[in-house]
Amino acid sequence: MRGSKKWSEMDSVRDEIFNNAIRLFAKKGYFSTTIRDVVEKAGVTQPMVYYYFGNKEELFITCIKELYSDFRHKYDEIEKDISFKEFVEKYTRLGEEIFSSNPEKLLLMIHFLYSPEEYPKFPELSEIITRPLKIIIEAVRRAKSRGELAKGVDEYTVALVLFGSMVMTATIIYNAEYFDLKIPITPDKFNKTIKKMLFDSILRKK
Amino acid sequence: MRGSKKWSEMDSVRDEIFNNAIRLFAKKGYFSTTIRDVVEKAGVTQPMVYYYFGNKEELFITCIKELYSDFRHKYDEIEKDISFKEFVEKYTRLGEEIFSSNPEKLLLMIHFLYSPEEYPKFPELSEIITRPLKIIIEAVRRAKSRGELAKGVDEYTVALVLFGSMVMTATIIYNAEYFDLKIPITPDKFNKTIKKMLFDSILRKK
Amino acid sequence: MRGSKKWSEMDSVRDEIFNNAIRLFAKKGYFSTTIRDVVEKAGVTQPMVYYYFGNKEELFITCIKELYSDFRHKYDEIEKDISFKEFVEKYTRLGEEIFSSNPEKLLLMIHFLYSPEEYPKFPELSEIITRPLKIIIEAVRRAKSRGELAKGVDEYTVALVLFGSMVMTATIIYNAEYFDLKIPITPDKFNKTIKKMLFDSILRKK
Amino acid sequence: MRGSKKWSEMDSVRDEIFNNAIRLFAKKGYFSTTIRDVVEKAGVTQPMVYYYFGNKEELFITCIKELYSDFRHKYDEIEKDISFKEFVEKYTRLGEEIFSSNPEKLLLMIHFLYSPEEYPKFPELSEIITRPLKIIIEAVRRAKSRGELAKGVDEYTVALVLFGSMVMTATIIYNAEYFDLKIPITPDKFNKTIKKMLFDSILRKK
DNA sequence: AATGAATGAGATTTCATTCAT
DNA sequence: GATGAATGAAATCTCATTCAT
Repeated sequence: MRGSKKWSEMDSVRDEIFNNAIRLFAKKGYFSTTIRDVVEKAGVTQPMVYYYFGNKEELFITCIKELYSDFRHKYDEIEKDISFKEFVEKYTRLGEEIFSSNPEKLLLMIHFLYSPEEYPKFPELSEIITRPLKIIIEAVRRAKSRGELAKGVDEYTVALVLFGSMVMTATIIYNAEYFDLKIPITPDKFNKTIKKMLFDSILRKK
Repeated sequence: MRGSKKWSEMDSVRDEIFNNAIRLFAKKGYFSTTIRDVVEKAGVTQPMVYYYFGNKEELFITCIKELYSDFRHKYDEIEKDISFKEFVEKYTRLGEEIFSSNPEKLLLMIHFLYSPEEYPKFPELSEIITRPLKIIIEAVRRAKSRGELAKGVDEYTVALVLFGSMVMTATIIYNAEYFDLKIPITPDKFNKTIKKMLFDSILRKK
Repeated sequence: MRGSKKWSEMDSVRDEIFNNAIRLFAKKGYFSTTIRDVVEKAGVTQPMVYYYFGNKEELFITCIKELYSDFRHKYDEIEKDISFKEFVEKYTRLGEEIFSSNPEKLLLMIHFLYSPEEYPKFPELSEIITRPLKIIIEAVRRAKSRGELAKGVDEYTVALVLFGSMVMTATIIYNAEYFDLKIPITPDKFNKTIKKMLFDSILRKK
Repeated sequence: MRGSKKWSEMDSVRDEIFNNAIRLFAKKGYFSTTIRDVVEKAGVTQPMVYYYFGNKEELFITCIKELYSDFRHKYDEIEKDISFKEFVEKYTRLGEEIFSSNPEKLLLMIHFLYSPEEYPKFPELSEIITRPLKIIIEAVRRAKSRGELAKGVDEYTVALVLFGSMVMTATIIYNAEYFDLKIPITPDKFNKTIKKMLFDSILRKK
């Protein structure tokens, strides 16, 4: 066995590159992250990036794609036949889970969403970015057809409110120390309030 | 006439640089925007950037600061003694105005907010970035103290919901074609719905 | 005035790059000539190549094109209404002139001709390479129609014989020391003999 | 059958490397041919090149030497006591044979001859490259001493004419499509004419 | 005999920045 | 104010080569 780490501690070279790339891309963006940054953090040599990923652009795309398929899988597991209340419950809990276990993963997706032109283009981009929004939109639609919602509720706005406020909250928490912010918010607290706000405003009063 | 420019043409070099820099920083981020990009779009020569702005970092900082003072001025004009309903009314209308007249200005601030580490740091940064949020937080606080809000409403979450959903909506609209999105949302429509949602959920029922 | 050279000795940076590039491309080929080779010989810095020529490929293409237009001009000056004898006279003298004044120029064209796939492709390639051959072919044709040639003479073969043997001779002389060759041939001697051979074999006996 | 290859498959790895190396060196030159190019075409792995040939330079040298011994053998079979007419007959037919059966072999030698500095140097180089020329020179000399030639014929020029025009013709035919040339020449046609030209011009009239 | 993984050195290219005029 | 020319430093990427198995 090479090196001094135990097997269980030893990430493969590819994984080491992959994970550090995500972290750096999430923090500094695609362009200001250099291959040298990545390999230094990963403790590997430069050509390894090219060996495993082809080039910088493909490294980035691979990161996004793998994260995406991971996310997608989790979001797709939310059942379709649950009530809107339950949906929001699960949706927000899922976001909270992903964020606390690995904020970088979430932040990279967000970063990408907010500055698409900074990044390499690839065909599946649109699908990846709009997926979480579409999931909410569909859930609102189903709720509507089941008569759960108040009249005149626009599914797109609801989606933007839920998604946008989650994303903003994650960002603010993630960058809290950077901004020297003293906003006493936690994912947990946020989730409680957003749920209350949503339910109060859009569910049909019985 | 020789040797003398009209007023409207004066400082055109500086302005060209400034405006195109904002546009490019907003679209591609700080790092992937090169001085060459800027001067090409602006139709001036490279040393002019250094003559007027010192260097790339200062160019960026100057852009942010000037935008900020512009924004600040407008947001500061919102009166303190109005009802929360009126505040939201004015706040959202202001956002809509800025976005439609010059989306890049707004987008640059947003972009910066989401990836602070990608950009140069400077002392006033934190203040600038968190200002719009703080304005909402204070408005909620005042509303609370005036007894306008339902019990248990958390001012931070409300701020994040309002701000986050505005930001997300602006981003989605701005990047609509890029994402090939068919979400039929307009700032106007969004504003109507977010206001209704907010008021239904957080204002005290009389 | 910068540096210590007198004006008349001072080649511009662009010329310095250009001339040394030709020399090196001619000697070592496109691929094994590095930009560093060029700039070291030229006594300039690397970015200057990109400033004046864009990139390595364009540097090469520019070299070929400029040489070509130079050659073309000279070859086009050969009159059309002269006898075949005179044509060969002028054609060979021209080759001799170019070769002795600047063998690299000729050799680069030859090098290119012999290994087209090693080089960047560009549209005018075909025209450039085949031009000198076509000039001979046309001259043979004109001679034929004027009844100067013996029956059954194939213009393509004549062109290949004249052109091929000139090219080979130039190459052998240019690489003489490299190959440690003791072939006592000079352009002058070669020209005399090739002319005699051609005239003896293809001109119509009176 | 397991573990045992048929004879025809034995050494296939070495052969694959060897043959594809020749093809690529002939087409793209030494420098722009990469080991990866070779192993990809050959369908083997990189270390195999080092196992069988040591390194790139030795791979190239081995290619040249093996080709050379092949050529040498064939050219050495041309008898010394035949007439010059017969010599040219056999010499040109041999060139035609080699070219049609495996043009790359011929082209690699030619390519090398034209740009020696692009290739690795090795002791036997000079001998190898100048061999075919020397064979003609000697033949002309023998013809002279047998009184077959007209007066004043220079053996070097004759060698250069025969060799140079053969080489040029082979090159033009090989690269015809690349150059988009419409020169209707074939090895066969060329051989007929070059022989006629040579004999008409340098053989002693009886 | 064969391979996947790894590497040091070096190639091309770009970028922010400055100098001389 | 303005410019063409120039530069040092660094980024991306490739290549021949080797190691461990």
